Amino acid sequence: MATISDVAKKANVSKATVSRVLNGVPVREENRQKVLSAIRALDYQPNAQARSLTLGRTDVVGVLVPDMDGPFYGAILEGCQQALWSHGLYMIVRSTHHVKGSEPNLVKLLWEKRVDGLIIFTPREIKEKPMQALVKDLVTNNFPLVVADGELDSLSISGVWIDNFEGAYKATRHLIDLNHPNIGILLGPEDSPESKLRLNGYKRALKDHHLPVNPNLVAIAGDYRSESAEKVLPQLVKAGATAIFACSDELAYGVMESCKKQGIKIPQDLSLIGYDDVPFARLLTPKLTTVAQPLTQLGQVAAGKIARMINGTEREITQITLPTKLVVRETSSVYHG
Amino acid sequence: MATISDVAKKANVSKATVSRVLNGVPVREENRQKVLSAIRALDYQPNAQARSLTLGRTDVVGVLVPDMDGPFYGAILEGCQQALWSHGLYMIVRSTHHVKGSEPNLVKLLWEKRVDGLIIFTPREIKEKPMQALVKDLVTNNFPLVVADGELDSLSISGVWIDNFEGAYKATRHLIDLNHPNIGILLGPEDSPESKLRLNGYKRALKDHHLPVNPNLVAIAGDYRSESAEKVLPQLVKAGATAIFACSDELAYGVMESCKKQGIKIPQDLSLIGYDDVPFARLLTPKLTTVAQPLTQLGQVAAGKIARMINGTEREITQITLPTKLVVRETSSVYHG
DNA sequence: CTGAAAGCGCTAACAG
DNA sequence: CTGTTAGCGCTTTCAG
Repeated sequence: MATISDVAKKANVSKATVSRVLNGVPVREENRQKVLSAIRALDYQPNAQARSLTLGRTDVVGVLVPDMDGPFYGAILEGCQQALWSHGLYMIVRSTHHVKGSEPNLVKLLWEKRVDGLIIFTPREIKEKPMQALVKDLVTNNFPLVVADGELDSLSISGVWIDNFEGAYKATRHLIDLNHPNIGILLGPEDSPESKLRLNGYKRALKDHHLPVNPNLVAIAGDYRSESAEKVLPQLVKAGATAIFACSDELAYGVMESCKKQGIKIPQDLSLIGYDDVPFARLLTPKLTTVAQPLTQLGQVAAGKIARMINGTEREITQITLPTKLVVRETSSVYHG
Repeated sequence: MATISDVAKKANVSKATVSRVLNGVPVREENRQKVLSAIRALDYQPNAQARSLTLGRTDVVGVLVPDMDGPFYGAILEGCQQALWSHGLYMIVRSTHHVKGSEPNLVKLLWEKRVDGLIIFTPREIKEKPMQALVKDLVTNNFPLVVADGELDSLSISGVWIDNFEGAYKATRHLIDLNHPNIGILLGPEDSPESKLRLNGYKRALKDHHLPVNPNLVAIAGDYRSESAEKVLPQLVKAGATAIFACSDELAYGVMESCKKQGIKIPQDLSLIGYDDVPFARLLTPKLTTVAQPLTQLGQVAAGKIARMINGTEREITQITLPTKLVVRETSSVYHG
């Protein structure tokens, strides 16, 4: 592996001169050419490690996600990747594999790897004690950090979210526009921040359109699995729901399955809207109306922010909320008294 | 940011001693403790860049994939990640975003980043000229390289594949076991290596069971999109297919949609088997019988191999083929004359 | 515009 | 067991 000294020797100039042409600093054209051809002849490639050591930066950002399979983080990472690369940055990815409490350690390791910045995509863990401490530490050292989709409480960190309130509001309003009198909501985890926000969006849409909020029409599945939906669906049916807003496509799928068994026709007897717009949503029969989350964009925005923090273009702490998109397909239709 | 010198000063020892306790080299217990507490007091973290520079390794491996959204590479990357991490290695990921001809450049950049090894997951591009040259170059410099799922021709590179021949054989035999006399195959891209292998597996299964290979029962969709399946399905139907082996779940989905429109009942009138076992396969109605590819395992095996090449445990070039798994669900059933 | 020299933080001989 | 020293490959003053 050729080094800068080899090139210098071959071109009969000093290392400094080689370094200059490498970095676009003006050099006499004649020398420039000599250096260039020496580089080619030796197939020289700068050593990024040495460069990092002197420059004090690595051009790498660390990204922490809970998983990479599944329908979410792949798209998010793809977005990150694109944005980072357009800024000349590389991406080291670590998945926690949903292991509770692993984050602080991983962040530390990433940080030891001297990444120039960190994007954390592990919403659940971010509010745990050790994580908070670590994050506070990073922030006070004003280390470039972006937290995506996490609960930040009072911490002043740059963050990016997809707007859960707005998504739920949109879904509910769609059903209201379709004339539905009894709109139920099927929530995932009971106490998660996104559940709260979505419930609020749902309630707000109802109120804004002068519809009552019926507590019997609020059901909690406990998680996002389709099986859980099947368990609580009866509650909603009993309460007379004419339409259901399920907080994930998985849940919506559970509703569809359950309805099929009970002979409830969707959308004739019951309108249904999901959340996420995962790939299978458009493949279900009937095709699922749902709320699409801009996952790739989430990644891009987070990465763009970190890039600007790193190159010093932007030092302020910003908190950005991204809008969702309603995707109307076949499971939602007009209610006929 | 504290350095090793700071620690040395604080502990009244030399940098070398600090380095020793850091690396587990025996040191007088008293000194060890002094160093340890100095480290704690200063919140010292070793600088990985400096370490890399002296050691000549980075503990990072580069991974090149065509995309990260989609149902495949996320799972593969998760597998890589896990295996890599268990060897103390980090993972830099680059997605080509399916841009043709971008690989050589990306590999070069990754390599300049001085990764200790490289895993390439871009099957299509691997046989292009510039890529071949680059790969050959890496191999002759015996740089740790693993190519996954790619066509290697005569190159002697370590590779990992999922067994396309065997997968197709399994699928076809399943249909044969179900007593089907006329089994059609719906291929994706015409000339891709995996299409050829799957076609061979299909033919072989037929021959092994003394069934004729009817060319009219071999259809080519041209790609893996469901729309393409709908176009060529008539050919298969006309040829009297009683069962179809579609080479992707997408294609199978297209067949299902098309059949629905034409009143062909699956599996009563036509048995169907897909390939991939993407998440939506089990959500279709009826649930799709399919061939599952061990994606996570593919990642793990590739990463494990690279790790062993890096740490010198294993220098040989190996080429590993992973078996698929038949997942029988509801779209395949016994043929009744 | 160019070269010499120092230094980024760490490890690895080499003496002691 | 420990300290001194050199050096990994690069950038950056500082003179010239």
